[in-house]
Amino acid sequence: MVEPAKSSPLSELRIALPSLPMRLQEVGRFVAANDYDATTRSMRDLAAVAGADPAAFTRLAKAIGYSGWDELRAALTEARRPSQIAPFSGRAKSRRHGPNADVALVTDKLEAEAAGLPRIPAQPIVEAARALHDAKRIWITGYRSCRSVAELLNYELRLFRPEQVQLVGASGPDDLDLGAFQPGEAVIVIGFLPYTHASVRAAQAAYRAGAALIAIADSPSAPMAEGADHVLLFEAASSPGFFPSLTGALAIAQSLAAVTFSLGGTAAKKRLENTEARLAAASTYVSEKG
Amino acid sequence: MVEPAKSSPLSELRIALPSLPMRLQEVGRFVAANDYDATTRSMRDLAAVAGADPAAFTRLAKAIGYSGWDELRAALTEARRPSQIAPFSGRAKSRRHGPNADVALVTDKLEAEAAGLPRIPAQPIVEAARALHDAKRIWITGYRSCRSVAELLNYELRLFRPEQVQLVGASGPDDLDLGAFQPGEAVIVIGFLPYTHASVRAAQAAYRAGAALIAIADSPSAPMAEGADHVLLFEAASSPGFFPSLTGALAIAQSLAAVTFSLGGTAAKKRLENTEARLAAASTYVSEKG
DNA sequence: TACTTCGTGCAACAAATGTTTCATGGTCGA
DNA sequence: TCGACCATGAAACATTTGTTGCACGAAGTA
Repeated sequence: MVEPAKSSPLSELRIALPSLPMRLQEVGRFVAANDYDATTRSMRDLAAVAGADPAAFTRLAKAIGYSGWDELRAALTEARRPSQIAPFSGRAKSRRHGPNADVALVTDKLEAEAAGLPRIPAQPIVEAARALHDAKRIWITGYRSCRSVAELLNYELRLFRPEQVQLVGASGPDDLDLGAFQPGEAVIVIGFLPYTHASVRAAQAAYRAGAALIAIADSPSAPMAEGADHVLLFEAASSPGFFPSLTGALAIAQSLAAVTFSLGGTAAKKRLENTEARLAAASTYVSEKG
Repeated sequence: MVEPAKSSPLSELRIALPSLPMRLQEVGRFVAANDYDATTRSMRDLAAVAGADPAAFTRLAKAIGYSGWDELRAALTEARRPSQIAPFSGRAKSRRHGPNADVALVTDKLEAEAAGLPRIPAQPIVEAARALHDAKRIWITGYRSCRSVAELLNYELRLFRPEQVQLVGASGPDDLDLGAFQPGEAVIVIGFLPYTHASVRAAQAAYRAGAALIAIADSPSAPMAEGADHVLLFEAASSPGFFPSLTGALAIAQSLAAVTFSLGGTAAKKRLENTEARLAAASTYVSEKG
């Protein structure tokens, strides 16, 4: 047998898991889920908690290439050793090349995005949520990469207001929806540089129809922010990388949904429970187990 | 003897340290300095490393008020248990009502999400990107709220690899796509608790087909992470609010796309330029001004 | 059906663990 | 100087640990 390129013992375990006998899969899952206890408590203890035979642990270890449980546990222990957590403090940002250039790219990206989130002003989000709460109907627009954010917002809002939320362009040409905007409704437009014509058209349609316009954008001077009742700003360019970041826009969308939900009070909660019950009944989800 | 108000076993140790016999002080200091090894390795091992007698550890434990070394180690183990992640230690979450309750909700949410991002491990993302780079074809799966992340990933990857990236279920029933998985291809599955059957099915299909499986999930024990070649973890539950947060998953997706792009080198860059040129020609974008 | 293989639980095994006892050597006070 | 006391290391102890051999039963094959 050939060693398949060492990495983390946990990933080795996961890789081998599906090809293992049933009982070994169970204990394997148990170990993966409780790896801290696996390193600290005894094999027999674990077996008792997992409801399995102690021997299964030894067999599991051997099945994935270790000489025994002791060796597997030693590997898990080393993998968990806190010394290698590498705090973000004094990380050298000098090297831009070499084997770890990509790792540095990712870390920088994540840090930059993390730094951008707290800079998002909360007050406008709350006000926009109030506007959504009052709206008879909610339209959501987003194109290109912003489409994903629009769809998430659509999904979350629909969980507790199914009949009143609609994604522009979901059920036909955009123009059909644009023509349906009415006073008393709210239109959310998401976009950043470079701005698409379609999103600007949607914003203008909302404005002309007298609907409440909520713009989620990277700049107050974005074309679809013109005439908007609420402008929610995020930093799209804050992160390095080849493409603007949507993390901020997504965070805004999620907060917007959360506040709107909390404004909905008991009624919204009931609706959400109904929706979840329906999904559970359709057995959409994998049942949880110990 | 009077118990001096329990706190952490380590602090108990430090307090009692000066009044202990010389050899016990040495051992005590060793334990305090290497508490991780103290919880994982055996008493005799520690004694060998510390250059002390095994019995000294038992005596130390009794000297601080424990019944024996086992009990001390158990206390240390519990004190180290990672489940108590709770990073926002003493943050007052008391005020949940009042006029600014919603603003506080948003601020907390954003802060929590910002804190979660730097905790995402970068190395696995880079490795996964390499797998994507090598893949002849890339499939992307995500259901319910994860659909939005899946679509963003699909969009960004398609910018520079248009013919080789496909969203599962985009052009017909899912099962059709699941059956098309092949060795040499890569399948990305995105999901978190509660897990959908559909995503688990996709993961299993990928495994069976011998395709490289990349799971973006909230837990290493997620069902679709079983057998995965790469598991990218984010914290879905870290943020307050009525729904798990997708910010982490989105950040991972963006980083994944960015690194894959950078691995693509000149060819990828050319492709991206072509795509952008085409979009510009179709006058998708609003022309920039001042 | 008969045979084989494989997964699984049980129980016995040797090794290792934490604990205790004992002998030694040192320190302090009378 | 003597004796009481305590710290300390080595060895013996009972217990617990991880392991392995064995038997039973299910699944697959000829």
